[in-house]
Amino acid sequence: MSDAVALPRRRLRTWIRLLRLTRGTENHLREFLRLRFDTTLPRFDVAAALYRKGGPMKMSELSQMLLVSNGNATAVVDRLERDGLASRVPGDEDRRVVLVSLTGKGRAWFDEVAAAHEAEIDALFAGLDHHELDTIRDLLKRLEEKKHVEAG
Amino acid sequence: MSDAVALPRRRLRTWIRLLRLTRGTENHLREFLRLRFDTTLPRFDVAAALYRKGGPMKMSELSQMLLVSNGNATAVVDRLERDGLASRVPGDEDRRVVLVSLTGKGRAWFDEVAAAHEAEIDALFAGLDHHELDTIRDLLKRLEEKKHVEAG
DNA sequence: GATTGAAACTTTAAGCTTGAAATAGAATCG
DNA sequence: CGATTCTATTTCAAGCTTAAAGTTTCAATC
Repeated sequence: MSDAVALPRRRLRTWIRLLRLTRGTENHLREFLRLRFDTTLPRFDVAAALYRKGGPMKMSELSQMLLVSNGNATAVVDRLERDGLASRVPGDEDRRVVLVSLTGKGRAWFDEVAAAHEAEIDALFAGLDHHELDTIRDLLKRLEEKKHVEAG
Repeated sequence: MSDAVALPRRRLRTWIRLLRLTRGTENHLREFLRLRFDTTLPRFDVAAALYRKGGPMKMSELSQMLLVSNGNATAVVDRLERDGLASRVPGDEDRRVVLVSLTGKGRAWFDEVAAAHEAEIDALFAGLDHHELDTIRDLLKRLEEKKHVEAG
């Protein structure tokens, strides 16, 4: 009597709305990065991962972190390298490994773009206060745990 | 005293986690559609929009619904048409318009794929019950409203 | 009823992304 | 040790995606 719509259908609808929010936000950020900094979202994402890491990072680590294919990581790093923002060094112990880092120029560039990026996100998500952020964090954690259970 | 991390930074972190959840789910669904049905996510998304519409749909309406560029809609519909799943008809009143529909084959195909797709989503989001779905819906609504305020 | 401007769609070039094949180095094991 | 197998990365072909330019049609104004 109580539930007008069954759970599976509600989960599907929620996924679709989540996807729309994410796409809309990505579209906004893509245009923002293009107009203000003449760059792209994938390059920013790779730079962010390298910056956060703080030092040399394996290509495989990078693609796992960003949830993209290894071939994709290669292509984006190629472009960052061409622009002088990142550099590759062969691994010391294991010579199959390639270690990527941001160059000095890359770090300076990211400092500037990231500040503007964070301000933009802050404006886009201004509707969420501390309490609501807590709520989302808990929901996301639950989903992650669920996945681990399934995988394990 | 109370807030260890400032709001802007927390909003950024939340966005990053949301993005990871979405990417992970999309990756899962992409592989699912490829292995089980030998198809792709964009084709499924376009078919879903056409199916939901129930009748002929303008190309522009389609791209706005999916939040993709008009050129992108053209390309994906091209492929669906080539596979006999969708068909184009020039608009009657306004002949600039192109109206897209699913073919009979397209509808039958979508019926099959969509059922499996919904079951997959249901499993992925099994961690969310009715109450949590309510919570997410409220949060998403708040973000939508915020955007409208900004735009207006 | 011609011109001008706007709208709907397609085309194009460049970049993004994937999955699979290719390359090269490391590790196992017989 | 040598063959096989595994791992890290790149390369490749195909498809996806965008922004911008091009086409065709409509609307409005003169």
